[in-house]
Amino acid sequence: MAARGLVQSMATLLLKSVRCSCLLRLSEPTLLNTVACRFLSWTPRSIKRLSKENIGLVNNLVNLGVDVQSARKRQPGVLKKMITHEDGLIGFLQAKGASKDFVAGIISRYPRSITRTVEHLEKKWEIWHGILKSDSEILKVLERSPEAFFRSSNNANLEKNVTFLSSLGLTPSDLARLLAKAPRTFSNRMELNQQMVDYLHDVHVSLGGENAEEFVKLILTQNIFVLIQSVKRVKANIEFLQTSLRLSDKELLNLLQGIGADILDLCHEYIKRNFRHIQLKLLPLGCTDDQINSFILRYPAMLYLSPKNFTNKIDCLLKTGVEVEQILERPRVLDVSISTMASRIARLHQIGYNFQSFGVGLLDLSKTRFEVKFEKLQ
DNA sequence: TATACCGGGCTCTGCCATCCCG
DNA sequence: CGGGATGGCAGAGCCCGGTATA
Repeated sequence: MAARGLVQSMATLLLKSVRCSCLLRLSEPTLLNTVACRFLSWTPRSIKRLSKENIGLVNNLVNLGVDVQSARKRQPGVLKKMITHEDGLIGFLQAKGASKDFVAGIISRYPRSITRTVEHLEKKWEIWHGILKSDSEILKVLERSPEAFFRSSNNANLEKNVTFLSSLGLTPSDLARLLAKAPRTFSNRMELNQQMVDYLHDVHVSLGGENAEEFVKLILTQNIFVLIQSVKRVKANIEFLQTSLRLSDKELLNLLQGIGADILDLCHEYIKRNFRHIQLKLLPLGCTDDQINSFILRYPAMLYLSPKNFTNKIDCLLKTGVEVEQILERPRVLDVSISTMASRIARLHQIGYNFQSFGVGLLDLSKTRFEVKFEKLQ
């Protein structure tokens, strides 16, 4: 990588001297080609590609501390552009409190950011600021997800999204949460967001609900990632929940506007796989289909657990002497991390706690409640 | 007073595919 | 044909405490 940068620098130096002295009549690409062939045995193809890059731009980026290699890998076309605005971008973001390294990182991760004009950035920032209120919060999002901020050049669409989401009854703080945690929502085309809203609306109506607006708002606030999923995925998940758990329309509706919303954004294959895995794990332990279904229904977030994690937790409990029935009765015990579960079990063992007689209720208490309880038991 | 029940708070990107336009 | 804009995908949990209830 350093070698390539070196070649580029050397080529630039040579070009400068060529321009000054006019001793050579080589074209820039040819000269670069020559330099590259001399110092590194590159293929003609890579030289051809490189020769199309804007050397001045590439050098500028190198000087700015941008990881050009990764930028090239991500969006090679940007490096070939004749007009870019990296200096404007730097000035703009630094004025907002970003460091030089921060901006270099942004460009390395999302090169197209340098194609945005300062006017565009100002407008977009203004709209974001209308939702997030402080520059530092916006910078935090940018750092996490440069793409979400820079991918679209369509500020009008961004404004349409704000209007649209507000019209659904989402409050300013709902919007702030959405923008902070699921910024892609706002770079989606408004029509795409509308499609999801329409779909959720239809689901509610077809399940016999009577307040679709409220339902949509509930889902979108309960699970802020729904709008960055495809309708296909959400639909598949909703249908899967109904058929696999054998729910009536009303039961499904209740599930969706409650704890079920949490898992709507899961990769569909993942839900299916985990569901099968839960059955595979519990059936041999003597559980019936109905028991398993109601177990999942009472704590659908278990579908979120990887098969390995699920198995580990169940095995950990069984090894401790807990009966399967005790687990079925208290699905929320799977809520605790495996490490918390194991360390609590160990501590309780030390003081002679009998899980079979007293149950697993202690395992999923909050930390403070657990400590209080533990003190008393001691 | 202890436990059960329940809802809420945190929390999502970076890559690839496809379409469309100049 | 290349590149910008956009859509879609895989991947993966834990903790807390208010309030009802026994």
